[in-house]
Amino acid sequence: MTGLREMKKQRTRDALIRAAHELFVSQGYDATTVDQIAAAVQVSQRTFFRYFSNKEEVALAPQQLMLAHFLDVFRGRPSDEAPLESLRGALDEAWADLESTIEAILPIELHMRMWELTQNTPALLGAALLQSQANQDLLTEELARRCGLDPEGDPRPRVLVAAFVGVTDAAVRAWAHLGHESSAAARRITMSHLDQLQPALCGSWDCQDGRPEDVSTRSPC
Amino acid sequence: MTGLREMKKQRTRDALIRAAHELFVSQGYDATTVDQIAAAVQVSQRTFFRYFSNKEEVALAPQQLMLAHFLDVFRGRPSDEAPLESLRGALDEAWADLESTIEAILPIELHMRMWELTQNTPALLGAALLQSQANQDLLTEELARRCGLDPEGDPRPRVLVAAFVGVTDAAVRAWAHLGHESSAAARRITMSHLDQLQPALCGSWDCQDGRPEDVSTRSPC
DNA sequence: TGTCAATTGGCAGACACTGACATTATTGTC
DNA sequence: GACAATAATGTCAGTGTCTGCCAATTGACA
Repeated sequence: MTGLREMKKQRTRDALIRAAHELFVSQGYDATTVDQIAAAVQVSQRTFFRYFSNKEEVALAPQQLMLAHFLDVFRGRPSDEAPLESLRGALDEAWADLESTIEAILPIELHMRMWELTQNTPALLGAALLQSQANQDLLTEELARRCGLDPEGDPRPRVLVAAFVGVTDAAVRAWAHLGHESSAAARRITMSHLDQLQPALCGSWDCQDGRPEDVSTRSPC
Repeated sequence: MTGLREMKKQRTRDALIRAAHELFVSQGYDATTVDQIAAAVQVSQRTFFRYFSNKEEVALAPQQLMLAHFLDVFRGRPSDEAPLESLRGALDEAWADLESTIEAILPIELHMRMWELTQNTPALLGAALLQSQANQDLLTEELARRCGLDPEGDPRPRVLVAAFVGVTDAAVRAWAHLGHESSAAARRITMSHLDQLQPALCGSWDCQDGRPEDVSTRSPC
């Protein structure tokens, strides 16, 4: 399957992603037209839409790669691990593989700038949330399978994954809000937010050490 | 400010929402054009876009109303209440006011059908998630204010709200996935999901009674 | 009644996206 | 190496969303 045809397709796809990202980051997402992206790769507009079903897809392609990788890593986690620990661990592993996963297509620097832009561009953020939600469904299914629960009937895997994804998404938004921060900062912020999940829900907010307390004895704020 | 001009504007806006919803529900969202909606109210397309900045906005107008009402109710909650309890309680109150909030513009029946359609229409779901996230930011700010915390620096309000919103969104998706259920069912499913939040994160999945246990002693799945 | 300001309609145009068909390039085969 | 089968691409026309611009209409208020 390494014929000339496949290689050319792969090269065109990569070139489109690359050109699109450079244009998006330098001019903004809305200000960049599909015609510009196609022209930069010397390809017709019609061909662009054969590779990507819409303008958002080319912008979120690297994110899609990350999500797929994260899901793979999660599947490889030991099944005797606590669910939340598996999710957190898988995310940490995926972050560690960030460079090798992304650098094959784009410079990390460009990817992070694009990610920040995504969080500040409504059209893109909406699409990203949609993508994140599709991933959420897959995660829920996998978690339920792992624990031998019914993903449709039992709400608990769905609830846990929803909380997990909600918090990681919020962490990324908080990161982007700071502006021009590194990927290391993104990782650190995401992980520290996750570490607040159990204490915030199960413990008092007076203690910051992450040790959960009995809910019935907690103070209000 | 109850001049004839204001009344006419209000009536046009309501008529547009009503006509749009009926068309969306009967033909589908994508299959309905803005021209059709405008024609149904005997108004030009240009006028439609003066009332709603895009096609999604008219579809999500009732949702926007609900979110605003929920935020209002949350602000009215006693400040000595535990944060998660305030969120849960405010949501329950907002659900109770559903009819009086919505019926002024639309039949509840139509609203619920539209809501279900929203969850199954990617373009709409993306916009809805965006809307939900904007609301999430406001909630976080309000919660931080209430507890005297810094909404930028302290991640805990953000984390708690993210988990809360993530779970309610997931609950709605689970509801819509069942198909043609009542609003009472939506309320019940949402609340039961919220009740799983603390146990799912802090307790073992072997007990379903909602009583959190010490994390260190829980069993894996 | 007449002026002022807000609302609306109509029009042209940019841009995202799609279907149909002709053209070109690659592959496997003789 | 020529040749048919197949896949990728280009071109073109068209639909639908959304915007800027200007003229016409309508309500507010003296």
